[in-house]
Amino acid sequence: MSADLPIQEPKSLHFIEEIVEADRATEKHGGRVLTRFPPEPNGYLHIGHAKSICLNFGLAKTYGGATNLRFDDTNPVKEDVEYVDSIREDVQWLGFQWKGEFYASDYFPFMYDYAEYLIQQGKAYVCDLSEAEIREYRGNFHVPGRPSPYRDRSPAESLDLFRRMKAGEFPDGSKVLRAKIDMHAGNMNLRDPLMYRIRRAHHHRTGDAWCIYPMYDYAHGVSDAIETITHSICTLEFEDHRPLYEWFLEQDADGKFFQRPLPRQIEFARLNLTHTVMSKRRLLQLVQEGIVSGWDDPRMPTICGLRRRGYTPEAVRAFADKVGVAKRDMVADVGLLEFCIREDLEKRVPRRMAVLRPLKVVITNMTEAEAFEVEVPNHPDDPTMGTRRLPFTRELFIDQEDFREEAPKKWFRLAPGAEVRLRGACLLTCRDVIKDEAGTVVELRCEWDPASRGGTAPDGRKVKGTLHWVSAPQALKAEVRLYDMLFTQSDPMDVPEGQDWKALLNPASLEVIAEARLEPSLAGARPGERFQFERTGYFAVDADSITDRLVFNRTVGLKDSWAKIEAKQ
RNA sequence: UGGGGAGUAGCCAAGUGGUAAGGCAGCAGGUUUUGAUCCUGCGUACCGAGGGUUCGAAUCCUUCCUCCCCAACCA
Repeated sequence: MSADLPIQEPKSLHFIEEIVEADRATEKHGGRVLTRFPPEPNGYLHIGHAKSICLNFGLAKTYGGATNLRFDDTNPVKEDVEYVDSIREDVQWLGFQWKGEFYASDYFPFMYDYAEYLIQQGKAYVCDLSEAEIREYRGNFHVPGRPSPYRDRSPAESLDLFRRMKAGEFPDGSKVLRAKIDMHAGNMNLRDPLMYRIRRAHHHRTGDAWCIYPMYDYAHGVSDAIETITHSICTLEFEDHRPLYEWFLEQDADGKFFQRPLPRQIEFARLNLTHTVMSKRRLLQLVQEGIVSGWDDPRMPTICGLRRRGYTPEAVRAFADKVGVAKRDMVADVGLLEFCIREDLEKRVPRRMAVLRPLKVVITNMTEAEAFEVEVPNHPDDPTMGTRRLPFTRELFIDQEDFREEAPKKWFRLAPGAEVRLRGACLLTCRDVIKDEAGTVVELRCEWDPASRGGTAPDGRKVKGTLHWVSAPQALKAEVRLYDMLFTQSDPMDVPEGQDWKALLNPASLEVIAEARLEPSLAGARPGERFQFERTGYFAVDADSITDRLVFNRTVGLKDSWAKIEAKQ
């Protein structure tokens, strides 16, 4: 054993892993692990879902199990096929492959049969109370519920009514099927919860075959049990639904319907992220009011938004891993997400030079005939990524941010009389500043040191600043979209009294640069390709790109310690 | 005057009676043809508060406080 092997600390298990390991140790489920990801097809997946996806699929992967994708489509008025494709695509993009693809609606016949069984056992009854009456009878936190007058209807009568509900004999909302549990329960979920409602709505899969639809609490556990899910993982708000989850399954006393042992529901804290919103309602509002360009706007915390922004699935998975799994309400810092994408892109993405806000530089002591090519590495620490050749001519562009007429303290960049290095090319000194009538700097007259080709001076003189640049004649023009946080405030829901949450939107969440200048090697970059623009950030080619007109999205900027230094001065 | 959860550094999060892991952020240095990366070092966390048990408690008991979820024919 070599002594310099890194000592791997065993990664501590989170509480769900501990449960799974304990179950495997006792051979519950024969050591089997089968999880499920159960989205309702009524919206796009976001980073919070990504955490759940990574948890469910990750658990299956580490314990040699599998995960089912199950669309929870029990409410036809809210769900649509439009979403199932996007959900599939997002899960796959994250790098996961499900075992079975199911729909809760696949189980409608089974659920119906089990419901009849529960009626026959005296565990469920048809209730004729109106919606308002049901609410009234249910009581509240301080007042116990009262039994529905239909609670003691005979099983035979309920059965007949339930069959006629299914047959479409009754109007929507006129009757429901209820579980007979406990109208005095402190847990409101147990006060004879609804199992079925009448709803004449076209279902995206079953069409008009049904006019009664099961409720979540009934359908979910039954679906899990049918699929012989071992661990049914959901978020904290379902904690007090767990007794109901268990109740429905345990009523199968003879074991005629479900395989044992039954699945176990486990709850964990959902992901929240600073500087963004995650609720479906809020996200929808951003889209509908045109605050963002769509569900895949790169500012959105949706999976498709992150993808378009240039995030990698590896980075999203690393993030999900780093935020952990626990039961405490949590808000992850968006900075951690940014750390994860930088960490991934830093090692895998080639470097390029791009000037976002061009400032023309003319090298006065160079003729056009003296133009040459430089060879620069595609990655400073990874020679296997190769090199590329760039033209260097007497007319260049550098970034406006890299020149100051009055250099502040510790300024390593260009200023009158100052010398900098042009990355991979040469050393350059600023001699003159040309301004327009308004006094804005429009051009720099500089001199290069012909002996410094490649970027090092033969006399060994030190030059601290290195700038990125592009040769003007060959430069490509491109649109660059600079994205930033959607909200200025860490918690956008913490709105001051009487103010609209939208007042907290970051007005600078998108800045479009219409004419950035890129090095010519970027010609032909394909949508989805990612690069680091040196000293600027990581960028991905957007699908809006057309021939001769590339569009780049800034995924995330590089860390900028100069900005910090200057802020402190 | 109900039920269910949770409280460990700015944000996450280990820890399961033996004297507080780790990551992000931050700070200070070093390396560097990206002020990037990389490397090094840095945190009296009085473990929500008070009592108690114990030789010893973040971990056990107890009282209290705070925060979150629940009264859709939503999921």
